[in-house]
Amino acid sequence: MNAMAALADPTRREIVEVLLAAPADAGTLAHMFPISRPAVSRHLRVLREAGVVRSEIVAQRRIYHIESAPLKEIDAWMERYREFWTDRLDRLDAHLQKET
Amino acid sequence: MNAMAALADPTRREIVEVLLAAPADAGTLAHMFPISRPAVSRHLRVLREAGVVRSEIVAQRRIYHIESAPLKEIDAWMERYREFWTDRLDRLDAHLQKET
DNA sequence: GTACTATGTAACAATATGGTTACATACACA
DNA sequence: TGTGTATGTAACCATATTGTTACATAGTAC
Repeated sequence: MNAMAALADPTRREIVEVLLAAPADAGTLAHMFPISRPAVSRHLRVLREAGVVRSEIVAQRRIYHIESAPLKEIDAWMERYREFWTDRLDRLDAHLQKET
Repeated sequence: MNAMAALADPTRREIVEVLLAAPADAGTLAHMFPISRPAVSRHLRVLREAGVVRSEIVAQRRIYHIESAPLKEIDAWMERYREFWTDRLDRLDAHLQKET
């Protein structure tokens, strides 16, 4: 659940959104943000260490990809309590679908 | 999406789990954790300011409750990308249920 | 009013976070 | 081999976070 801390930062959340659309190399990611390249590099490291992304080396480039497991883990945490914030109609619906 | 930062801390996540089971007053919450009462009080403040919890005053007690909106917001963020980490079988299942 | 209870805040210290610039490393290619 | 390109790391700084203890505030109850 370390991934939650990784996603607490808005820049890192944006990086994840970009990578969910398509893999990208560090340089491309870097110039999408108004901070220095090393700053982005470190955000990538935090994401990497949390297991949220993985990098693949292609020549001098590092192509970053999303790793789904940690996102799944957060999703599973939410899942346990989802019924709490889902309103009754939605819950009924979910129940009926489970019955099908 | 400030709620994500609030939930980044493991103690606060535990507090949320406790409150999802049932509302509780500050003192009760405080002695569930191995840190001082003021430390818990401040965690509650962070959760309050992120809108994750709300407190109701009853005599000298503050009863804390979960506020569902911020959790819903995180859930919605996940929702946008859920299909990415859901395996194909699950996706097919979801699709068929939607058709029903 | 006084004493007790519950809780938030202030002040402080230690550590973590997120940014910067300068530097190191490694591959590509003429 | 030498030069340019891509990227991570080191050193540093400012600010935020999280804990502590001491104190303030507010309600209860005799």
